Amino acid sequence: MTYGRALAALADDTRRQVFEQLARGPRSVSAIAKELPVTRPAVSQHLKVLKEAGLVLDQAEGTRRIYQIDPAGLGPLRAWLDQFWGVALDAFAAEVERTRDEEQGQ
Amino acid sequence: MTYGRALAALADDTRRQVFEQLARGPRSVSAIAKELPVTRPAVSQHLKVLKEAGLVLDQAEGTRRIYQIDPAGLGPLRAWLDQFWGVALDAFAAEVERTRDEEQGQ
DNA sequence: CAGGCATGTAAGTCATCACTTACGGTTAGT
DNA sequence: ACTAACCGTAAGTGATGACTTACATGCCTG
Repeated sequence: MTYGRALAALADDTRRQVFEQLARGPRSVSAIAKELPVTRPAVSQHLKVLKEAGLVLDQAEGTRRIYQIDPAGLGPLRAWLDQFWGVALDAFAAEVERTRDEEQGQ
Repeated sequence: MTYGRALAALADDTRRQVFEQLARGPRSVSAIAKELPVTRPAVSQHLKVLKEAGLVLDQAEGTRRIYQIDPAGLGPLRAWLDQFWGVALDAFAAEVERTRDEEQGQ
């Protein structure tokens, strides 16, 4: 049930940009903020949310704090999504079938 | 870039319950609302958001309106997620490598 | 130890949003 | 045609949340 927090975390646009930056490699808070149109404290708050969602890990390194993607974080979200993937395909197949029958009917 | 709307749509808990109901088969608005602790207009508004996110299709059927999952709706979201799946695995592998080296060092 | 740097947190503000009730429109049945 | 059922939308409200500035903390360097 942890995918709920992951979804909420990734729903915000700025937070998604933070996450995408970390996907390109570990970065410090200031480094992230430097490439975004928001202040550093805002980034800090976003990172807190991402961390609580299990999407991100942090690690102290001197005075700086290095954040990186939590490899296992996307697992539950992906699993939840895949749960509907089959359903969607079934629905698609049913739709194709229905459409075919209708065309047959004409 | 349509995965943004999909994420925002699925971030809400009630809206996710609506979506999960539709995953079990097409349903009318009232039928959905009957299984939720919110009023019918609320469900109607949620369906509007889901529809604008491309996650849901509607179809008039007499006085009722039948909603169903849009089979193609989850595609972009899944693709976006998979984009990070490889990255996460790489990060995990790098982490394992790094840990191994550290243990080697001791 | 003083100063600068990197960060987290508190407090306040403004917008967004989920929800409600009230209303209007459309369709089916009698 | 009247009535009932189903639905979407308007308007209003309360809460959540994203952002800012200001402040406090910890670490490294001279």
